[in-house]
Amino acid sequence: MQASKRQHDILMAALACFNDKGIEATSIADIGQQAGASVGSMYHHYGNKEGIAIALLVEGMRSNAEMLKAHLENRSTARQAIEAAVMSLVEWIVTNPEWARFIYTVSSSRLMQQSATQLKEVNSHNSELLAEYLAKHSKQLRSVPKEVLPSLLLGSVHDYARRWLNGQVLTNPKELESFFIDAAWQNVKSH
Amino acid sequence: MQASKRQHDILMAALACFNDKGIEATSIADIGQQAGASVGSMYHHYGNKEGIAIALLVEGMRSNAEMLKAHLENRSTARQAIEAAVMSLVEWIVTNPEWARFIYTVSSSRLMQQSATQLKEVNSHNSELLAEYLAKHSKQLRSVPKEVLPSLLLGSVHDYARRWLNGQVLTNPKELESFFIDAAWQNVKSH
DNA sequence: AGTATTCTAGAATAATATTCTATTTCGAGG
DNA sequence: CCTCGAAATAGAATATTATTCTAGAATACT
Repeated sequence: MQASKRQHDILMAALACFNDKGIEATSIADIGQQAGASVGSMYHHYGNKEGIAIALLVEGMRSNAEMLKAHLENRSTARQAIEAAVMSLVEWIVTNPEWARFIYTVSSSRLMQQSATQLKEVNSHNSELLAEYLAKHSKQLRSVPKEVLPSLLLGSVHDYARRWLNGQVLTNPKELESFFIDAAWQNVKSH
Repeated sequence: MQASKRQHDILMAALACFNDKGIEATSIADIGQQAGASVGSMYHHYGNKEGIAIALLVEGMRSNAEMLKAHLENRSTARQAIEAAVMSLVEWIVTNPEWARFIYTVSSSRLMQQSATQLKEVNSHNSELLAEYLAKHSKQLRSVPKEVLPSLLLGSVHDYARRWLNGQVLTNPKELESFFIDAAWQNVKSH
């Protein structure tokens, strides 16, 4: 299922509108106008407004996961893997701020739970990627329940990123990267 | 401005609906039905659907801030203050899961930025509360930029809580509290 | 009580999501 | 090149839902 230009235009227009006015406040007509697409066309491709949001979410998470995978290549130590994970996330957020904001906005909402096997696949794939990687280095790492690991590693970054994307703080996350790496490492290394 | 029973009923009905079906998918009629209130009444009190959401957000954050303030009383050391902050947050989340879920869902969205002086007040008040408290113990603490501090302290908890509230993880945050306290302390103590 | 103000109800309206029908475009076989 | 079926598009018709409006009921104040 290769996305056509039209589909791509629709998604990008939706992303812009959602970020600009909020998901609820953007109408199908808004998106169509910005994308140069008709109502019929949008419904043909995505079923409804929620379908557009889901497609956007899936694409975004996929892009994010790809970047993580790339960053993890050739990292031999646990410390390196953790640096890579943090840096990859920060990098992705600062280069795709609109997408990041959208994902943060929507991933809490009902969308996640109900729908899209797609979504859950991408999602669990994404989080397992790092977990597997770290499992190899378990000796250098403190044992923590599997479920908290991602939060201890990346929770600070996510929290800061949300606030940054909302305009509550102004310093670019990239500048604070070393703090996040430090924190992640402190939280999982064996001591 | 003391909230009447009717107002309270409307907010609680809205909270239940929002959590159940998502904000966008719940109609004003849904809320009215569940609250036993008429359309006119809801609009009289809150102006529109967004107004209801904002009122809910303000209330929730206020409740959360109150709990934090209570927990911070009589804590003399920095370590104690941090324990209190984490425990207070966890406590609030597990006793108000619907409210927490709603706040997490909505606080990313456009609602936050645009509107409500109220909101910004409660919000900044809340985050300054802890910052001031910690400033007293600056010697025991590592110096970190003001803007990241909250993320280093509570980012893990927030991240985990979001996932828990979404059903992505099952272990009650309370059981993992010690991990969060550890992490928070590691991240801010001087070393 | 009398009057003003707040509150409530529900009908009327407006905005918007979704569906439907008709055309157009596109690709695979002949 | 032609034709046929499927996919894609447009825009009108419909349905749903937010919001506004009007009138009446409760409440508070003097």
